[in-house]
Amino acid sequence: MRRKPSIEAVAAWIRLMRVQSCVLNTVEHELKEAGFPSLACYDALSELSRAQAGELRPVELEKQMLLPQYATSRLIDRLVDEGLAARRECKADKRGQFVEITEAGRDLQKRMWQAYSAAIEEHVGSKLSDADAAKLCGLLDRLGCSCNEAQALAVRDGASAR
Amino acid sequence: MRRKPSIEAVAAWIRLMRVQSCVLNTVEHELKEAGFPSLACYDALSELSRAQAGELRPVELEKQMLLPQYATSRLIDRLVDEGLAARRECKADKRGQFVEITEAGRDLQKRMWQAYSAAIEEHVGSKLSDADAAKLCGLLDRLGCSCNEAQALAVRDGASAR
DNA sequence: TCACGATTGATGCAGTTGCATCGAGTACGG
DNA sequence: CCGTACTCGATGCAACTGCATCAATCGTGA
Repeated sequence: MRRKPSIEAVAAWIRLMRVQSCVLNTVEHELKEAGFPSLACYDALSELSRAQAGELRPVELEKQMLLPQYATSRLIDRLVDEGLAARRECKADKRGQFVEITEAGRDLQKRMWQAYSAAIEEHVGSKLSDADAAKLCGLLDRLGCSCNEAQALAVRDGASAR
Repeated sequence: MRRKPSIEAVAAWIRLMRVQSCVLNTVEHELKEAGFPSLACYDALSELSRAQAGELRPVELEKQMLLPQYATSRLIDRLVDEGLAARRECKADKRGQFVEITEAGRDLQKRMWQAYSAAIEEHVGSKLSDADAAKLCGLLDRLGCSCNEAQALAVRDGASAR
């Protein structure tokens, strides 16, 4: 262990950091331009609308989104403030709650996907063939695994997906 | 235009976002554990130490690091507060200044590289062959689009960006 | 040489994030 | 039933970020 990384590994690291932040910034900016809230907000709405009954425990949302607990708590605050979701009592566990997406939330999620998917197509899809995109997926997945485990455990204090 | 992205493109996008943030968090966390400042700080020191005379105009640093102007200004504040860099008058242009890395800054940059490169090796290098790392680079570069210019040089010894 | 637009860098403000910790509730062994 | 350890979610605080705007200086064209 403690070996030195190869030139190729360092180059891949740098690209991964720079390209991701560049593309993410661009996409987030386009969404903001169009008057939409942040991607984190979209992701949460998307998870909620995918869940049966349109509701999830915050702790589930946290796991899905790979966010630290406090970030989830505050994200839900914002969704509720905006009328995109509502907190529901959880009768089975009085510590907890359910977060339920509202109609406005479902509607926003659908409208955001129009802009979001267009941005993905513009900044990713149009630049790679499907085969290359799949190849990129495969390579990235090989980096992802170890920290998914570390993350599954460490999420509660401090790891974040964004 | 405004076409829908393929499944593969969306999958690549999601991987890019998740894997990057996951690996970045892990690496940043390891550096912090070891008592080091943030990667942004490392990157700035790295750029400065690479510059001739160990000094740069803030506006140059900004371009190298792809940071907004105010972020650079504040990053320099922090470096100066920590004694890692010093502001120098720029006689040729009195609006401007030079930022010069100090001995402490050079020393920290070298010590951080030990930990940083080990983390890159652990989380990237050891998971991909050099050929695969190069392939990943190539695919990412095709997404890198407009933000690529500044990055071309940076492979030398461990620059990155957020 | 002077007026005006552009460049350089700093900063006030509001919003967000990370960290630590808290209070409430649950689960479980005895 | 109780005590202890754990899970769930919220929050105070400090740091950091994005945005808008500022003052100072520069450079250019008339």
